[in-house]
Amino acid sequence: MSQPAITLANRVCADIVQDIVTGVIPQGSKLNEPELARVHGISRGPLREAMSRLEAMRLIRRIPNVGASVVNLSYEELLEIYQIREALEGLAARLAAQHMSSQETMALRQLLNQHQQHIVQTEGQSYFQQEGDVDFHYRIVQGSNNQRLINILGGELYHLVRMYRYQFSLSSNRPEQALQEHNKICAAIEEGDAELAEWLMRRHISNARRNIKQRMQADVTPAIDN
Amino acid sequence: MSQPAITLANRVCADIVQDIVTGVIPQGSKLNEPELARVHGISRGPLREAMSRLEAMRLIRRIPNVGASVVNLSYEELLEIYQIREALEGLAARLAAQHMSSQETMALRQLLNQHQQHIVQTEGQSYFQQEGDVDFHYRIVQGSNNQRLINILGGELYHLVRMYRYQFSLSSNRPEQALQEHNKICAAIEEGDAELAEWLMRRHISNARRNIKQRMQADVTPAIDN
DNA sequence: TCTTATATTATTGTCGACAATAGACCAAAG
DNA sequence: CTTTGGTCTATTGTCGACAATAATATAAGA
Repeated sequence: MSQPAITLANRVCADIVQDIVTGVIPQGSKLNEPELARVHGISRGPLREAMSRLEAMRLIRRIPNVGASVVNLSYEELLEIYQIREALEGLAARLAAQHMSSQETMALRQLLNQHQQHIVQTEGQSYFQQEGDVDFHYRIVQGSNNQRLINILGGELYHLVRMYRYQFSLSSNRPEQALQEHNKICAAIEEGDAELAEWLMRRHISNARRNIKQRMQADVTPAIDN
Repeated sequence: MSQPAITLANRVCADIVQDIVTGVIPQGSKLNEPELARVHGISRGPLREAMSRLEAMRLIRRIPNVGASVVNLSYEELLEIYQIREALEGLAARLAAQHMSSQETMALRQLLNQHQQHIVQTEGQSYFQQEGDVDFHYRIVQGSNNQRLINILGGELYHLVRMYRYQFSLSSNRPEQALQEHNKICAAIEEGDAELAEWLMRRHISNARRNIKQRMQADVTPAIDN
């Protein structure tokens, strides 16, 4: 059994994604190909391939004969992303309610219980710092059983949301309420109530979006609720 | 005034997209890099860059150390795409109703009038063969004013839908009805009724999806209605 | 001093060659 | 005859060098 044949471009791409998301490579900064290649110990060939993927993820922008720069995050674009998430994750919740197995729903419920404990332990300080598998939204998307939906949400949108969380220090200012919303969504999925699951998820993300908008207008670091 | 600096990878990418969409390069066929490069008169470097973009568009699949193949279209994936389109184009219609200028709505109305004439002339034979700018859905997406939505629908989903139209010979079996639905959506946008525009668009695409599903189960070439 | 044209330099785009991997082919053993 | 093992070839991954473009610096003219 061979492992998934990791290529240089693959590895370096993942590394750079991490650096961009966490701000090691700052927003708007220009990417110098020879230097980046040297730093990662590869040649420009695979590096350019990695950069193509970064471009597909919308983490960098390329201009022919000029170069590539890390995207500049703005609240306007964040709101755009949340509009799309509302539509797509609503769909994902509906499909998850139809397709998720009892095993998967049990694991989801267990995840929320862990979140509950975490809130109690930290007294509501740091909910929603998790990523990847442990993320509530991520699991629901995975449970949608729509591969293309998984690709869109897990590919180009997921890393951008991560990037906003890191660099704008987005964290929930109402963890208990957010967790309650998660619980309701989970319950709807457990009961197989697709319509309700979609509606709850849409409202959940819409709430987060309004929250961001308000704080944006107040010129304060906004909170994120999911 | 210099033109947008077209690069070799850019040009060849567009060429290959066209070949894949129209079936010149058949589904599932493997892409041989040296041969493709020779055919297009470039080296493997820019070719691989072009292939990265094709992969981002989901027109080809790549396996490390094995190679790239054109995707195999299936009705299941087509239905997946329509689920996503229902959600995203519904959103696009809502936003278009909020943001499109009177100039844009007038152009949209004019487009539908042209379609009407075309149906009369061809006696309903060949509506919905247009592409790009002349496409009703395309314009609404453009009018959404959400750049990321435009990228998703216009990037990875648009070409796939084109591909299905070509290769499955998808064309409407009810052009008049589809045009009526387009007219209603256009009217809602003209009136700025965002909720209605979204609802109509979702129903429109949902109808098309049901149509495909029925014909799929009947094991007949399905029709497409948008 | 400001503007404009020119030259220089740094960076990207492109190419051909080499290395590494996977699949095909063939042979030998059971 | 089937299966297993190895070899061989075709294809992909990677690299370094060259060409072309854009940004910068410089110098000349108004």
